[in-house]
Amino acid sequence: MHSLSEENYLKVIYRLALVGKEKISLTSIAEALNNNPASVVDMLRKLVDKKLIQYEKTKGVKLTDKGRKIALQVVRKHRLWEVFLLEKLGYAWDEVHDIAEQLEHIHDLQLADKLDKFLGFPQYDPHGDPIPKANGEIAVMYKTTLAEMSDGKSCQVAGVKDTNASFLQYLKKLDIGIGTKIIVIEKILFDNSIVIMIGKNIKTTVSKVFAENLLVHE
Amino acid sequence: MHSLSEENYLKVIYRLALVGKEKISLTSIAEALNNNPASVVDMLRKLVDKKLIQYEKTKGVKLTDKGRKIALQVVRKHRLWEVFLLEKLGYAWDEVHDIAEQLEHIHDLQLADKLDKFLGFPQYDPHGDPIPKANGEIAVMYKTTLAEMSDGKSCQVAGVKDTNASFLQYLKKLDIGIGTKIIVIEKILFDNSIVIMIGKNIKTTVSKVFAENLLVHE
DNA sequence: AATTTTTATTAGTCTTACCTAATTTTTAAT
DNA sequence: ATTAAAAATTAGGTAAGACTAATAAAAATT
Repeated sequence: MHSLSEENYLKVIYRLALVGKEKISLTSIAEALNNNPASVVDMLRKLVDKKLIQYEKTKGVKLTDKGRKIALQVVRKHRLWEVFLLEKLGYAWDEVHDIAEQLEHIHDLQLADKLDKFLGFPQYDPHGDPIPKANGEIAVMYKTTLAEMSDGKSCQVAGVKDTNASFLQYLKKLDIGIGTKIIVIEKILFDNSIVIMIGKNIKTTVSKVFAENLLVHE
Repeated sequence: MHSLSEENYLKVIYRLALVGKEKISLTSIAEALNNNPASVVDMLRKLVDKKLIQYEKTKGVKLTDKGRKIALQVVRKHRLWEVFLLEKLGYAWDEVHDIAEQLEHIHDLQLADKLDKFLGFPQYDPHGDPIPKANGEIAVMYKTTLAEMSDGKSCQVAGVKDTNASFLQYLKKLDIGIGTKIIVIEKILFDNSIVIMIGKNIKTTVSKVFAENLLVHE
């Protein structure tokens, strides 16, 4: 079994590996975790001993297969719990993350799979990030913003970028949630606002700012 | 905020206070937690400092109002999560406890209430124990075993005493779960077996041993 | 009342996961 | 190639929460 701290390190290393092309430095991990670099040295050594990462000063940090597997399971649980909190318990988009940070460390062999099934095998979490499957597969993310969609295209809401309360309230009012289908009807050149069809019969116009903060996938 | 350890101490003290009429000794806490008495001394001192318990060597340990409140919230979360795991995720009766031991320590102000609502405000957990309400009220438990019910009486399944797999499987087969209504039709004097009506139309006979392990309330 | 047994406490360690401050190593810039 | 800056490491420390072994205090037994 792995401690909460170990899991958090693996998760951060996984995330950093996704984002940047460059090597993952000890310092970047320290920053991401808000920890002192000296603390990170200790933990990296421990993770190397446990064969969860590879680490060479000049080459940076890399997850081993074993380490990646654990990281992915933690990420999987995090995102599944986020869906649960949002869809089943009625939390707001911006509230789910902190609770999921705790829930992701609950240990039980069957938990993730049972939760996944209960939620209907969701593909994306409320922030539009793909949920790793039980076997560790994770969808490549073709997530863009509504603003980047071209005329006539149809897409599904995958999440939000901004979690500002007024934005979220506005979404609620428009009855837009995860999975909601949106068709881009027309882009207005003048101010970049977009005419969209929400679901099957609600036609409305949204601003550029709005469109830039709504994550979608085709 | 209180640490996981603190919460576990408060929970154990709460539980010990319910069961025994005698004073709660440091030793009994040590036993319940499988900790060394020396460790318990340290923690009790800490809890006294935080005004969560009262402690005098000769009088034993008592929760303060503040301490009881926290203990009850932990117990509430534990039992709600047990219901969730059983009813929503499909865990077996004997699997839910260990996972709930972890889940009960998830901190969020709204969590218990939202979970409670989602589950339809259940009264009892899968072990037949009453679930404390948001305000800390907890039902007095009139939980008995089916064996103690008299002829003609109607009751509801509150939980199980034994969590033996074959017993649980048998329950499943009979379609008996939490809240299932059972009417005691007749008690057979010869071997103390009981003829019951499960739900509205399934009439069957169960053994004395069976009846002694099924917790019910009227 | 004296003694034994049980209960509680102290003193000193250990592990985990952090920290600061000082130093070394590596990389980048002149 | 030197030097300055950034990154990594070492050494030593802290807090939480557990431990063992030894001792003191209370309760129970004879």
